Amino acid sequence: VDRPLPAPLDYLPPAGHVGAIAAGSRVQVPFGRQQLIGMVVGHAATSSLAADKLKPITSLLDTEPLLDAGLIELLDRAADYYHHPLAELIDAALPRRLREGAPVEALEEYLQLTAAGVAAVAAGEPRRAQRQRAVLTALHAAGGDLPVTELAAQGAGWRAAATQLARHGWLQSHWRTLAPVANPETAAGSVPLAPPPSPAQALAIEAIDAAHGRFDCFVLQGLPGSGKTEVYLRCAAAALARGGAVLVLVPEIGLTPQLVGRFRDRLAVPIAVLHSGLSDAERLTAWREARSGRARIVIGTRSAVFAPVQNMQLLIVDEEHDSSFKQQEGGCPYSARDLAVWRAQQQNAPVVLGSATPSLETLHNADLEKYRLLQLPRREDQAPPPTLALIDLRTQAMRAGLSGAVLQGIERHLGTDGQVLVYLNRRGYAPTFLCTSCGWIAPCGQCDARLTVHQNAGQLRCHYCGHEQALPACCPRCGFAVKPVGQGTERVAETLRELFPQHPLVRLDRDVARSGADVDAVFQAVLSGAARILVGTQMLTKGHHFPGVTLVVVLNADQGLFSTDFRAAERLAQTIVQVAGRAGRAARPGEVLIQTDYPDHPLLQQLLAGGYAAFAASALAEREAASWPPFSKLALLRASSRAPHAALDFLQAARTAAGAPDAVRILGPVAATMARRAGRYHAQLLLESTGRGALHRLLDQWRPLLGELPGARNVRFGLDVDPLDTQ
DNA sequence: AGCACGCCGACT
DNA sequence: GTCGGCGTGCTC
Repeated sequence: VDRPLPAPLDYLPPAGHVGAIAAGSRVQVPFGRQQLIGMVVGHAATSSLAADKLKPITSLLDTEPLLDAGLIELLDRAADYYHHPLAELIDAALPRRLREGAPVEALEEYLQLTAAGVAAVAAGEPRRAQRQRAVLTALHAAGGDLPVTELAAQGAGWRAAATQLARHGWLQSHWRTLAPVANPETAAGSVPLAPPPSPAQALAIEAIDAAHGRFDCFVLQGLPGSGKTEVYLRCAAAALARGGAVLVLVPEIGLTPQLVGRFRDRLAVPIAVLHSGLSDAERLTAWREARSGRARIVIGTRSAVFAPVQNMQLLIVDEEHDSSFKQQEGGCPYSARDLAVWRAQQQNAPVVLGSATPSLETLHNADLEKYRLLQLPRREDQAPPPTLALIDLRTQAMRAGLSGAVLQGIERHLGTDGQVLVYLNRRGYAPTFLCTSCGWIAPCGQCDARLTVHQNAGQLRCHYCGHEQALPACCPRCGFAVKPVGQGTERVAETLRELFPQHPLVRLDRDVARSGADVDAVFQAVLSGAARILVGTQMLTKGHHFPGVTLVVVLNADQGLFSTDFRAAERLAQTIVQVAGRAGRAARPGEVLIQTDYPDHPLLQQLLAGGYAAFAASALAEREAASWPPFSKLALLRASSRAPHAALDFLQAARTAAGAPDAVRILGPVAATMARRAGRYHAQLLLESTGRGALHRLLDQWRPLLGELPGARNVRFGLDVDPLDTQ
């Protein structure tokens, strides 16, 4: 049942039921004094509960299971690995409507000719009503039975005609599932108007395709513009041609609308799209299309890894390094990328992990030859790699966060018909609002954060809890003048508009681009050349390649250089390579300027000298020396509380309960980096082990104790296995 | 998560 | 003597 219980409950079969109910079927069960919808996840010959405590299932909702045995097994394995209740994973796997009891297959209204109706047609009835006669004739021609969706072709008014006919007793309406598509193979695998693959693409396609029918994991590494999508499309076409279906996972649909577009344009099969922006009804429809086998390609975000794709023969994880495959608001924090590999294993299908900047975990697996690395160099007809240069901020005159060298570069590129992309990982106008007299800095009342100035909106906003307030005209403490300090995208855009008024500028961040359509409009403005300058946050680093962009500016590389988070360097390197990769075409390679106070920093030097590969090699060596993932396994117990110390106290008790385990180090508890967020105090306890086995043995016996600890009721806590963020 | 039970303080 | 606050425990 969908309740936060540690384990599934035992029920007896429904009264009078013969045989076992298939796992994956929904049932209605008594639960306390309520009736809930639950799911059968397995069968037991015995129960730890006394026989008189067992209640029978009230009723069975499905004649066929919703989730096949493979998916149940995947969910079970994930629940085990992440130490979360199975119910939470089923929750993630099923559209809400299904959890609430909606039928597995959509019911369609059919109109059916009655015997009297057949006689009426034979007698030439109705003589005068044209509309009624048309409906009756259409029904008769179709053998007396048609879904109303097809009657709608009779034009407006068919419903009124049908109502009249039903009143005569000539037809009746009934609801049932739509007849399956007669020939789902039609047009599968067509690849029209495709450029011939490059030799590297051809090798990759051949390798992936040769793995059909068995599990193999490929890492497809190639910069933006190297043609990863072309490899996906051709491998997908081959899988379709064999009658199979393809599951494609993407970080965020909103940021990659053109990927869906390319699949639609190139592969003439129904495609279902699953992402967080869908309504409950749309999500249910997409899920049904996958399950019925009607959709041959399913493209979706994180939870689509559980989509009930029929006869899946290929999995693709695009931008596999992206953290949105892991982050999780509520429920179980699972890695959709890692589960995709499990799912491929189970399906005996190849899986492709694509990225210009693969995660160190994935590269390590390639080093171990668990995964096979396929590299796509840039195609010869496309841009050579951009040249990277560091701008030493210590020697530069600055104007609103832009150095003289950068401004000159922008001017030079705009003057020669180039486009300029400016990346800054900070939205809003300025990150700080400061009193020029007493030094007061606008704080968030609910968080340990400063409020960000949003000049256009005339507001101060907290980027952690969402608090908003009007921009004060003077210091609330001393009454003196206040001013914004520092730069956000809004201010950088304003400055560049002032400096280059003749060159149209567009901005891309969460404040200006709320929907996928907004993002697309910005991309189109840049691609069409209407916009000459693009200023934005990491939304820029995802999605499109901009051949017209000749200069990329990274305004502040430094916050990733000295972070306490061991993954900060990896993220920074990925961001720089991804944003740099947006630029350039064959005739005019891109130039990348990175502003920094630390031009001698080894990370930046490595990136400059040897690119991402050099960075990754040395970062992996560092991780090994420090025994961080992928050379060790982590689990993080997070807790938060209203009272300042309750979370820390709880974690201390949790640490004590763990004792002194073998081969697992326990670090903490410590307050989180931004301890107070939205009025709650956050803290965490880190578990680290060189072996997966030792860590999971500890978690197995430790996790069930947590709920019983003193104070457990006053804190919210959650276990994160393989955390991305240890801050 | 719900929803009960149960034990204390504020009213008729 | 009763209403209702939320702390605690249970749901097969």
